[in-house]
Amino acid sequence: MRTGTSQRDDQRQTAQQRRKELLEAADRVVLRDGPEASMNAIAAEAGITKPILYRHFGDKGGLYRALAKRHTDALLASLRAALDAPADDRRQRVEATLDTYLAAIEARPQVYRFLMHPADHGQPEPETSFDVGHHSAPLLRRLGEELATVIAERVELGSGGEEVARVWGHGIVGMMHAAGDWWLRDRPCARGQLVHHLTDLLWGRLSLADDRVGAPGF
Amino acid sequence: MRTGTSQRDDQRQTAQQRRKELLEAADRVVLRDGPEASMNAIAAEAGITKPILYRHFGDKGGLYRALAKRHTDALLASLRAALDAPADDRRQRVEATLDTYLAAIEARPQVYRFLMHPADHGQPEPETSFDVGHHSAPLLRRLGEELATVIAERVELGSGGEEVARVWGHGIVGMMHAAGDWWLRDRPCARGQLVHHLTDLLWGRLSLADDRVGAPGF
DNA sequence: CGTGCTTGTTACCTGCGGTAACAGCAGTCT
DNA sequence: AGACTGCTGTTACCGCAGGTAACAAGCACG
Repeated sequence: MRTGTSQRDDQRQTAQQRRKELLEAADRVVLRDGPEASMNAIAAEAGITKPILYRHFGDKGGLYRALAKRHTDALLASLRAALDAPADDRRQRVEATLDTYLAAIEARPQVYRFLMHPADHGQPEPETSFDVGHHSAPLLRRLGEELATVIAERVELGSGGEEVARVWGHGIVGMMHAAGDWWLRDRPCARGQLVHHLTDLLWGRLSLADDRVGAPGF
Repeated sequence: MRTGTSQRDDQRQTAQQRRKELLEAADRVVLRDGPEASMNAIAAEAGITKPILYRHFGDKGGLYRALAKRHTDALLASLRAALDAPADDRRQRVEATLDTYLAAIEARPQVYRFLMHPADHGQPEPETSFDVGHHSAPLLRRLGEELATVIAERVELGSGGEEVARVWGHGIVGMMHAAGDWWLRDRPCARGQLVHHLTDLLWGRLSLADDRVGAPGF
């Protein structure tokens, strides 16, 4: 049950440190049991009982949001690094970023699953008019917005470019997400191949290809 | 509680019809309460109690899958129609299809939310080696596969074209999904604008745009 | 000393998915 | 007719989840 530290000697640590410990315990459980890990299991892993978790994080959504933020921040940092690494041209940057993302989800699929399929742990977000479909994962929204700002900063898109950049940011992130999710399950090809095909798609190869003979002009 | 038919006079209907009635009741509840509608609520709406639902659908996942199949089939049919409608060129077809999808999710956001954010109702699918992240919605997988076959059928992609088509199918569907989800919440622009920007993206405008002055070569 | 704060506990509530066991009502076979 | 089968429906329950009161111990400070 307990994982290393004994119950007595960490007693006088500050609340922040305690919170961190709890998050790490939760992390272990989520990595082992997936996103549907129960609060009881997490508390047991941390060597305590439920009410303490609730005092620290409010509710399950709070814990999971705190947990997700850590991983999201880490992933985002590595993506930013890939985007800013030295490269010859834009296409190389895009490929490097896609590859970094895919490598991350390939290396730690449990974390990926937790971030992307959170099994609905969310605050109601009362700002919305009605209950229109909330994005499955906050990570997707965040990635989309981040990419949008990067595009708006670095690509000349003329008037209304900000709007275009936002659409593209969310669109590209969604493409990456869906393709990565599918690829992670079916493993239809090597990672490099996937990156290459996706970049081809973004580079307009769909518009350049010929119709097949007998096809109704798609 | 009851919704029209009385308890006695529909007693001798066949099981198929009964199933249909139950699905329609479930539909009403899901439309009202969202994807987290409880089995109790659905049973009450149908004027019966839980065990009957379980006799008909096995478990909650079964009911939700049956429900999802109906809407998925309907959406897929309309998308196919848009894709096959008379059009001058490929770009027009793509725009029409995107617009059809967005119009559908705009018109019935509750259905959309149910299909896309099913809050984890699924069989374990034991075929997979481990428990890598399952696609959030079966609809996404299905759309991706469908689009892949359409692309493979109609676009000349050379050798290895099938693999490319599958990647593109899932990628484009993911782009559409994420952009649509974001747009449905934030409503940053008119539908036609969104369609136009996304098609521009697919048509390679990202590769053609210039770098902004001072930007590090994205 | 008592007061208050934090950390922890046990024991409980509600609501969910899911199931067993039983009741009534057709038709059907002998 | 009467027993058997099969369907529809019920009540009452189980286990488990998230979440919460109520209370107990250790430690600081006036």
